[in-house]
Amino acid sequence: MKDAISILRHCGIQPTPQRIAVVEYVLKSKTHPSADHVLSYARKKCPTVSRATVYNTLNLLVEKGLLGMQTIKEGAVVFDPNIEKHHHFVDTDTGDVYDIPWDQLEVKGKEKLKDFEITEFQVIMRGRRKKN
Amino acid sequence: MKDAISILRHCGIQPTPQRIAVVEYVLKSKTHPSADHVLSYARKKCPTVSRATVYNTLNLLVEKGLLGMQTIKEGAVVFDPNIEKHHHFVDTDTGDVYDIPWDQLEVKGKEKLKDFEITEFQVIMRGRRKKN
DNA sequence: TATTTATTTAGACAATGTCAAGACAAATAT
DNA sequence: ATATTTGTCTTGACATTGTCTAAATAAATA
Repeated sequence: MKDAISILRHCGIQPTPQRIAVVEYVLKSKTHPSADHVLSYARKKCPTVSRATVYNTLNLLVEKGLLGMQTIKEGAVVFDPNIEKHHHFVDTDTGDVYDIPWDQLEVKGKEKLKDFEITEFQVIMRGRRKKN
Repeated sequence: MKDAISILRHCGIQPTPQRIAVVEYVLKSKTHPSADHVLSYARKKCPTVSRATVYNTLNLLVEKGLLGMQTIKEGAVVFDPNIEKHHHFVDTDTGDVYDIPWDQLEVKGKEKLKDFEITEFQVIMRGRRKKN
C-alpha cells in the first residue's frame, strides 16, 4: 500500500499529522473499526487528536472513495478499507465482520424489480464463524 | 391481524395500555419505524408513555419473535412488522425502506463459504425507487 | 513580516439507547 | 377489607455516537 502522505496528496487533502495517523490506521486495518476505534488508535500516534478531526477525516476519506462505510451493526457505523465490491458476514457471537469476495455469491432476479433503480447491493449474512 | 390484546396475551405479556399502544402502531405499520417514531405515535394514544417503556416493549416483541429489527440505516435501528424472511431496498433519496419478497431473489454460492455457519442472510439494495 | 486560508481543538449540543430507583397498579393471600 | 408480594411504569441519570461552532493554531501566500 502507498504511504499515507501520498494517498492524501493524491486526493488533494493536505497531509497533517492528525490525518496521517487516521489514514495509517484505518486504511490498513484488517478489521472493520468504528470511529471510536480509529480515535483510540490515532491518539497513540498523535495524543492530542480530537474527535472532530477524526470524524472529519473519516468523512473526507469516504467522500473521496478511499474508504467504505457500512451500517451493518447496531450502535455505530463501521469503516472498511476494502473498497472493492464485496459482501459481508457478521459473527453474532463476537461482532466481528468478515468480507466475502464479490464473486463467491451470485444474486439472481434483480431484473424483476421493475420499481427500483438499484445503484448498489450486497448480501449480508449473520451467524458464527467456524473455528478450525 | 389479531388485536393487540390477544397478541400480547398469547406470548404471556400482560396487556397494559402502554404496551397496547406500542403494539397497535408497530405491528400494523406499513413503514419501518424507528423507536422514536413509535414513541411519538404511542403518545397519541397514551400521552404519558415513557421512552423506557417503548424501548422495553419493542425489545420484548423482538425477543418473542413478533417484530423484526434491522440495522440498515445510520443513526437508529428500524423495526419491521414483517417477520417473514425478505430482502430490503433502501431509497437513498428519501430514506424509505421497502420489503422485497424472499422469492424474488436467489442467492447462489453460500455453500462455498466453508468457514461460516450462516443462520440468516438477506440482500440489501440501495438506490432510487422509480416513480410511476 | 503581514495577511489570508486551512486545520485543529474543545466544548456544546442533539439523538439513540440503557439503567436504576422510586411510584404506581394489580393480583394474591391473610 | 387489608396487607403483601409481584409486576409495570416513569423519571431522570448516564454513556455513546455524531455534528457543529467558535476560538486557537498552523500553514501558505503575498
